[in-house]
Amino acid sequence: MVEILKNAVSGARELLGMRLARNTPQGRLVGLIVETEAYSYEDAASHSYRGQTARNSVMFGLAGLAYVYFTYGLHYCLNVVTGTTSSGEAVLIRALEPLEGIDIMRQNRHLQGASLQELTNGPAKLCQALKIDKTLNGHDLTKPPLRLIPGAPISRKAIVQTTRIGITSDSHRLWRFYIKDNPFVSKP
DNA sequence: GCTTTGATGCACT
DNA sequence: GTGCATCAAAGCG
Repeated sequence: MVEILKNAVSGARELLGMRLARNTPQGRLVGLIVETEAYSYEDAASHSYRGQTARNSVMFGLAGLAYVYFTYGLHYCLNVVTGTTSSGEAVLIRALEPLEGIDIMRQNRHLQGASLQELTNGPAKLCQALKIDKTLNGHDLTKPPLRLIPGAPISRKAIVQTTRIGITSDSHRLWRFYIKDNPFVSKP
């Protein structure tokens, strides 16, 4: 697990096709990772760019930890920390394909009649669907209640590499990856 | 202390 | 496609 997370850009590619499993009192929730973005300390768009602070300190910790942050006053986003200790790298999970516990995801999102893709096709949406919040910041993703499970690797041909979404600085970097033709990607 | 601004999502035109 | 909700950190003085 930690071996494939030794840097953010290759880690973002490797995380595609892995599953994210979340245990809740209501039941087990599983999603397939279909879209990711890489962030690193040398990247002006990254939280770690200006050094370690109280908020981003998990990014400077061990690879394989969860970095969960709160933004826009109402949203949470989930990252997987990569790199060696104190390198300040992480991969943002931007979209999932729901596999198990879909009814529970609907309840968590308060969208009873919504289409499957609306549940998890955005970084804040998937956190709401899987009940991920600040209490999971710093959590070890090899252990319950939130675990990464390696799956079949995605062939390089089926991965699209492009620019990241919603950032203003360093927007030239092609650090966003998603599975080609997957309907659960937030934006083609 | 006070101001600015988001790695966003949703309702609305 | 455009505007807004809503607040914690960062950045500055």
